[in-house]
Amino acid sequence: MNTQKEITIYDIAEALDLSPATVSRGLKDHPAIKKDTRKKILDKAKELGYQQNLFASNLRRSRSNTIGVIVPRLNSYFMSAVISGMEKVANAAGYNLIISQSTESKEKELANIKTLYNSRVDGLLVSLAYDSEDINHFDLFLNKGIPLIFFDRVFEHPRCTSIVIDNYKAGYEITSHLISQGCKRIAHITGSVIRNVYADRLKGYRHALVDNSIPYDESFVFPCNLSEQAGADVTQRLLEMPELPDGVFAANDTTAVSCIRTLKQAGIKIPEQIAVAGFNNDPLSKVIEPNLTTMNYPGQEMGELAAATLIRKLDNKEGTSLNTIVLHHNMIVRESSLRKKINL
Amino acid sequence: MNTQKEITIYDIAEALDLSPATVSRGLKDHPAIKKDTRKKILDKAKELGYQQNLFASNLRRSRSNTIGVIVPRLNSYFMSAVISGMEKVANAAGYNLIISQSTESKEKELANIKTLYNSRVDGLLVSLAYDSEDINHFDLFLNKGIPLIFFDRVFEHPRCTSIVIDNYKAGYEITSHLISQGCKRIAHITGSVIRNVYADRLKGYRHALVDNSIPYDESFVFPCNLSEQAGADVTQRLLEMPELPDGVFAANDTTAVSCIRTLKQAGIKIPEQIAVAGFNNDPLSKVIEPNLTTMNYPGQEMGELAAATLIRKLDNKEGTSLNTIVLHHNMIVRESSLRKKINL
DNA sequence: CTGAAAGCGCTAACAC
DNA sequence: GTGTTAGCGCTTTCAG
Repeated sequence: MNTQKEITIYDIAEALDLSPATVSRGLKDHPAIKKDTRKKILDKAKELGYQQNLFASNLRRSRSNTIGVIVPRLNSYFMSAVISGMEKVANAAGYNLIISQSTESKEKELANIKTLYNSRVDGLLVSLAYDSEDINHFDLFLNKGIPLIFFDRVFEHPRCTSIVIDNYKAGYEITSHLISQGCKRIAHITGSVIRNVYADRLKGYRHALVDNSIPYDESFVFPCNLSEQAGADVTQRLLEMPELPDGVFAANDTTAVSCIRTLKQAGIKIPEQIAVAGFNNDPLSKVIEPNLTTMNYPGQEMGELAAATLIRKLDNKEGTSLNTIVLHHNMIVRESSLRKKINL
Repeated sequence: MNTQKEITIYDIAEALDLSPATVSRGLKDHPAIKKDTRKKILDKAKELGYQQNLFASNLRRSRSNTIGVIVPRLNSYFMSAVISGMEKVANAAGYNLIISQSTESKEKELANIKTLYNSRVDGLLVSLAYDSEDINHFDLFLNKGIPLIFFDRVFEHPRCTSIVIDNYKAGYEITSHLISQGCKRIAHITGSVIRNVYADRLKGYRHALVDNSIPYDESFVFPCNLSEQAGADVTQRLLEMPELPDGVFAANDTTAVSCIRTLKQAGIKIPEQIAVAGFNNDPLSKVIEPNLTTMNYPGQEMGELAAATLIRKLDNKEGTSLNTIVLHHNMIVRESSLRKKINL
């Protein structure tokens, strides 16, 4: 099948009676090439249907123009927005993206790291798996000084930039909001507190309680895997509590929505009996009834920024200066938590 | 930064007093290598921290072990499920995925094609952009005999395999269902009828009407870009019709959900006044009230199958035999279309 | 079963 | 401004 012969810079050189070196330079806007020569080269290249062989180029330059991405899971709205943002920026800058999923497991994460290392990616964009307590498995990259940028689920490391929102503040705000709506017994559905995102939201929740003279009670905190099913299960446990909570702050919208549905089935009035707030501003949040109060969280932007930051590093446009970039967030108050009816 | 020296097969060869050729063979289970020698090679490789240089290998073999993926948009639930499936299969088979988005534009699609061609992907997995009426822009690949597989939004071509569901049948079924619920004036919200998926669903809709002695009326068909906004806009036009329709079949869940919300705001009872059905089984469909009748459509499976089919072709495990693979689909009837209350 | 050697296509000193 | 040349690291005939 592979019939048509590959055109190389040698073919162009020969056709134009030039050296391959000149052709190579002409093809990439090298300053020391006559305008006129370059035009000839470009024209001939197009005429012959020349396509650069990136392997040869990469081999020679030991650089791949490829960025590796490792995410826990691909199939969430948030993550696809992130990837979409990355792709946009990377593509515009002439980089390719190689994407892999850790499926929330540290082992798979390590396997992904190895594959991406073999692919000689120029840099790595990572959101950590559920159970990665440290980042020793990234040593392969760190030891070689290959830039590593964490986003969302990050890990503090002197050599890595992190891109996050202020999860502490966001957790604090959303809990304070529930309190302002009269909630006093607020349950918190969370993920693995190994992960910064959940640990910080939990801390925000806790401090908001304390600052409002509500004692923090660990039995109101429900760690789970944040799936739809887990949301339903946790809610079932809430319903079995001797005294019902009057508010729920869930660390993502999936569980918040699942919680609302379960509560409704049990005949609980929302927000009157239990006010509910989520996190992520997933499209689901506008569809569930009552509409879900949630934290808006710019996925696309986070992806764009992560890619742009990495590319800037790769192009050496900056040193190892910045270490943490914090994106803005904003609470979206909707009916699920609004007891004191103001205007919507 | 890039300090640590790269270990190559030469280093291993030297350390073991072997030739690079033998090391190369040992590393990839070549049959003509003594078990014992291979073990020594593998051990030494591990000891030295050897990592294959894929560029050199790819350059030499003119093969990349990389699959290119072009999708209209990354940020939908369906598409991320597809990608997730592809990644799983590709990764297991030792392939990488390079993913790019056409953002529904033929021009960007062409740019993606060129990039992926330069990256020397071994094959291509494509779901076509909104406005690609032909696939001449894929000639680069077709002429070279590089396998090209379409999924979901496909184009009939003798050299390409397509992976689809039976959109005609699905459209027929869902329309018939609406009719069985007593609908007689059914509007259809659709996308660009250039695309097989929408054209086929439309044809199914049409034939279902005719087969039930309901005349097909073009003014009941509303092409749009299937966004949330478009769903609301179309619904507004429905509401302005001199006589309201009594059923809506939307070609995706996003518009169906948006339609329901708009109708509810206008005080229309669903399904009593207007029954609504969507397409995709998006997570939204279970959350909207009333729950949305929709067509289940296996994204993850489609992705897995597309990748598996391509890889089988690449490994030459089969000729150019199969041309179209049709995946099963199944209608999920929920309250949004259920007038004759049976059991749910 | 192993080795020698050529070359995949490109880039970047270094020359002129 | 342009040319010469030496590899980047690997695979694969061909020989033995």
